[in-house]
Amino acid sequence: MTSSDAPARRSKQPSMGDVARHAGVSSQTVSRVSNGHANVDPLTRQRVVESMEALGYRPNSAARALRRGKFKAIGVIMFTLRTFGNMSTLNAIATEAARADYSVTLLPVREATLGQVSGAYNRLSEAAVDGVVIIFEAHLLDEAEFTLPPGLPVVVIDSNAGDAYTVVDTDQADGARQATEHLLSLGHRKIWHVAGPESSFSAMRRMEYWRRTMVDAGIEPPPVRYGDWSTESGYRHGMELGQRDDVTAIFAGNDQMALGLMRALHELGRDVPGDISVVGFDDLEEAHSFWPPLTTIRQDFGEVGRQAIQNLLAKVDGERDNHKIIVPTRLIVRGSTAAPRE
Amino acid sequence: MTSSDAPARRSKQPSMGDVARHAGVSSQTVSRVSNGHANVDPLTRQRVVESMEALGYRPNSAARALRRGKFKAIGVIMFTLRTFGNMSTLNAIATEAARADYSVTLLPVREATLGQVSGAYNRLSEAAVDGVVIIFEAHLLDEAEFTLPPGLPVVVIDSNAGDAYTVVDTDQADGARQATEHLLSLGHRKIWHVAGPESSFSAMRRMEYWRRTMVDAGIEPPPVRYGDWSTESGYRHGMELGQRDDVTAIFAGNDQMALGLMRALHELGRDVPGDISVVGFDDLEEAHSFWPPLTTIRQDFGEVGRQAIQNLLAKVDGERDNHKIIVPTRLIVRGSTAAPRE
DNA sequence: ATGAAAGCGCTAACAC
DNA sequence: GTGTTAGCGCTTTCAT
Repeated sequence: MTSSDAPARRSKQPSMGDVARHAGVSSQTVSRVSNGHANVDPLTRQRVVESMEALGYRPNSAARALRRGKFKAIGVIMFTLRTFGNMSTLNAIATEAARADYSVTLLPVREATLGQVSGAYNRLSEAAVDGVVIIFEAHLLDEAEFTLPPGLPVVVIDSNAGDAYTVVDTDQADGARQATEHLLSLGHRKIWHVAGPESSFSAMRRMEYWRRTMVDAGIEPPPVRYGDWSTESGYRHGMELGQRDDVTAIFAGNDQMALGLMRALHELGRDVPGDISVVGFDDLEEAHSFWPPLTTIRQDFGEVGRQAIQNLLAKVDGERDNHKIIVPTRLIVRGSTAAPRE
Repeated sequence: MTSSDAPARRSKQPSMGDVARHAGVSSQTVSRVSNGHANVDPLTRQRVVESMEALGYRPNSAARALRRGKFKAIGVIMFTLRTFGNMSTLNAIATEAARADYSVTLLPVREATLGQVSGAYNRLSEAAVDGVVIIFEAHLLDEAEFTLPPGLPVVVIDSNAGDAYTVVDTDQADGARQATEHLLSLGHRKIWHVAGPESSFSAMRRMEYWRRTMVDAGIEPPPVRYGDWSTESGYRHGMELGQRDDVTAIFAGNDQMALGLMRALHELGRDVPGDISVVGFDDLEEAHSFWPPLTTIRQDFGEVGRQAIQNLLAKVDGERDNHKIIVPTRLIVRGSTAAPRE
C-alpha cells in the first residue's frame, strides 16, 4: 500500500496534516514550525518548510482564530469613504492597526440593513472581528437603534453617542470658535456661515459654536445656510452671497464648500480676500494650493484614528472603562482672509 | 482534578451550546434558527431567539468559516490610502463587494514585511479572505517577489503584472494621448509634461504616451520633469516652468500636481489659460472648482473597482482564466486650456 | 525534540 | 420538527 504522491486532488488547500504526512512528522511539529516556535530540530524544521512549499501550504486562519479565540482584526463601520475626513481617518486606523498586527475589515453599511433586527442577525454580529470602530454621523447612530452585540468592544468617532461607548471626537466647537474669532479679530462683523447638512453631528456642532461666538461678541448672527459638504453646494451659496453687498466674511463648514464658494466669487468678479474673506474647515491636503490658499481649521485625523485604535485595542485586552477623547483643532491662516475693505 | 464547569467565567462569549441549554433544545436547532432555516417550529424558534437575546449570543464566524470553507471576505492589498485614486477604487470595491455580501479586509503592506520570505508566513497567507485585490505600483510588485499563496484568487489593478493574474487597468495610454492631442489641437506645439514618480507604473505609461503622441505629431518632446504626485511637487515645477517664455502648455500627471502648477503660475502672475494651458489627470471631485476649472482626464475608478470584484468573485467561484480588462478614460474640457496667445 | 489526544463552535448528513 | 454524530484545521496540554 503506497501512499505515494500522485493524488491530483487539485482543488483542495493542503492542511497541516497533509504537510505532516509529506514531511513524515506529526502535525504538531508542523504547527510549531508554522508558528516559529523554538523547540524544533533545525533539520526537521528544514524538512517541514520544504514540504510546506512543495504543497503550497498556507495556514487556515479560520481554524486558527477558532482555536485562539482572536481574529486579529478590527471592523470599521462607515457609510461612505467619499469624504476626505473618513478617508484620512480610515488611513490612520489601518496604519495604527497594522502596527499592532491587526487587519482592518470594512463593514459597509447599506442603510436598508440597518435598523432591521430581523430573525437573522445582521452582518455586524457575524463579522470576524475583535472590536469595532464606528464612524457614523451621530443622528444616524440614534436612528439605527442597532444593538451592538454585547461584549464586542466599540469605539465611536465624532458622535454624540454618550457614555455608552468610548468616544473619540474632534474638537469641533473650538475649531468653529477659532475660525469665527479669526474673522472677528480681522475686523469683520457680520460673519456668514455655510454649514454642512443638518443631519451631521459635526456640522451642527460647528454651526452652534459659530453662532455662540458671534453672540458672545455681541453680534446678531445672520441666518445659517445649509450645504451638503459638496463643492457644488458651496458654489450655489457663493453665487448668492457673492451678489450681496453686506457680505465680507464667510465661514464654510468644510474646505470643499469653501472651494466652491471661492469659485463662485471668482466668477462674480469678487476678490478673495479683498472683497470677501473665506475660512474653511478640515485642511485638505490641497487647501494650501487653492487660489487663494485657504485659511482653514486643521483637523488631526491621524490622531483621531490613532486614539481610536489604541483605545479599542485596550478594550479588546480587557479594559472596561469608557473614555472621551477630544482631539484639538488648529487655525491655519493662509491667503483667503484679510481685513475688510474700508 | 476538577474539570467541572467553573461559573462566573464572565468574559466568555456564549456559544451555541449555551443557547441550546438555555432554551432546552439541541444546538442543531439553534443553528437552524441562527441561519434562518425553514424547518423549525415557530414556538421553538421563538424560544431560541429569546435565549439568544438573553445570553447575548452572537455566532462565531471563525467556526462558521472553518466549517463552510469560506470567509465571505476579500482582501485588498495597498500601500497607502492617501491618494484619491486608491481611495475611490477602494470605495467602489467595498460597495461592490457588499452587494455580493462580502466584506473587505485591508491588508496594509509595510514595505519591510514585503520581500521577506522568511520561514514564518507573511500576513497575507494568514489572511481570512477568499480572494485578493492588489493595488500596487507595478514595479513594487516585481521587486516584492512575493509569491502569492497558490490557489488564492487574485486580481491586480493598474500594473504590468502580465498574464499570471487577471488585470484591471485604466487606459492610461489613451488618456495621455487625449490630453496631449487636446493641447495640440488647440495649437500648442511644445507641450511640457510633469510626470508622476518614476517608480509608478501609471506615471510611466502616461509619460510614454505623451511622448509618443508628440513624436507622432512630429514634435520633439521637451525634457520630462518628475514630480511625486503631490501638490507641492507641482508647485515647484510650476515656479520653474512659469518663468520660461517657451512654455504655453503643460500636461500634469495628476490633478494635484496640476493644482500646484496653477498656484505657482498665479503667484508668478501668469494667466491660466491665457498665457499657459494646463491639463490634469484623474478628475478629482474638486477639479471643476479649481480656479480656473481644470481640464483633465477622467478615470472611472468606480468601474475599475466593480470589474475587479466581479472578476475576483468569479474566480472565487472557480473560474480559472485570467482576463485583461481595460477601463477607458475620457477628456473633460474645462477652463484651464485655450489656444496659445499669438 | 516530538507525538497523541482533546476540543475550540459550528453545520452537513443522517437518524427518528 | 428535532436530535445525534462526526469532523472542519488548528493549537494546547501532557506524555514520551
